[in-house]
Amino acid sequence: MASKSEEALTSTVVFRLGTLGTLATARMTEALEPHELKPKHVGLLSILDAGTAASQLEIAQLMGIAPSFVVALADHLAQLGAIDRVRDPADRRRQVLTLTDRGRTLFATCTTIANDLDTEFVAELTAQERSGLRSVLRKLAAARGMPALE
Amino acid sequence: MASKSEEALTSTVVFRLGTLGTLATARMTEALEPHELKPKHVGLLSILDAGTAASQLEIAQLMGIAPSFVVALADHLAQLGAIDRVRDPADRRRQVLTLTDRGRTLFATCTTIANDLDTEFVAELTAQERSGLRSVLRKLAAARGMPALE
DNA sequence: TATTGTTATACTCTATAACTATA
DNA sequence: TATAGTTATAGAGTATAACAATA
Repeated sequence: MASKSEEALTSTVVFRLGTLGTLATARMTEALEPHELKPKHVGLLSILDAGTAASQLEIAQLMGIAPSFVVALADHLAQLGAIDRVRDPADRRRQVLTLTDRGRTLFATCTTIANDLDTEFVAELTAQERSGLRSVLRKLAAARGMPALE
Repeated sequence: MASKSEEALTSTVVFRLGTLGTLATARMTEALEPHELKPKHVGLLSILDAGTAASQLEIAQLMGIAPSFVVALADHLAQLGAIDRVRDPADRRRQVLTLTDRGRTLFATCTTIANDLDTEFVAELTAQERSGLRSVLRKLAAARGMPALE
């Protein structure tokens, strides 16, 4: 019989992604606070920036969250002046969300924040390990229908 | 001036770890449900298994959670018969938590569950990418004082 | 007086269900 | 009657604060 080697629990990818992900999100949450944003707002902004989805329902599906939660996220972003909500003329039930100039600026700020956090977060990795990690994470994200982007 | 290239927001490690981590935790949560465990219970079990900490306060610090939350997690694990709580004779304020046989069995089950999830989660990666990913994640975890273990 | 654990309480995040408007 | 979005409500997860026991 083939010896199927088992990883230690803490060495599994799902466990490590879980714990490191919690940490990463906590760091993001802190760093975003001055801008009155939470990580999920950034996720929504990134979808609008990528143009992957525009209606609230599509966004909910892409983000894996409830449509009612998208309402709350969009309410907040609209209040910050980061997005516009326009009824789709072809189907007036749909709200089409688009980034405003302010939203694009805010998104750029978030990008800088994330890059700054990254610098510290991956500090102990070699340049090779870093780019390898990014490419593997991109592959995993893409395999799960997450906007892979660049 | 040096041209500091910026990653797209969604390509940063902190962002990807956040989103993939949420997904990984959701999978773990589902898979653990039949065993009446949540991911945090597993985190606590893994610390006891590793012997990194035993008192509730040490555990709280290691896991980055509130001591009162450790109480709730330990209550549940004790109720399942997975751990023993013994007052430290040297300092009767401290509760020393130890795995029972039942706890070790349960932990082994969790290890299998995590490995099974991993198989699917990293399915689209090459063997090289997988081991590279595990080693890099271990490095990141170790740099943050998380029990790196094996 | 300081520390460990516990209890009581409250807050954040997010989902479900009921509802409105449009199709 | 079905669908997009909204509102009202509720639950899970977790922290803070007050407290008890021991040091």
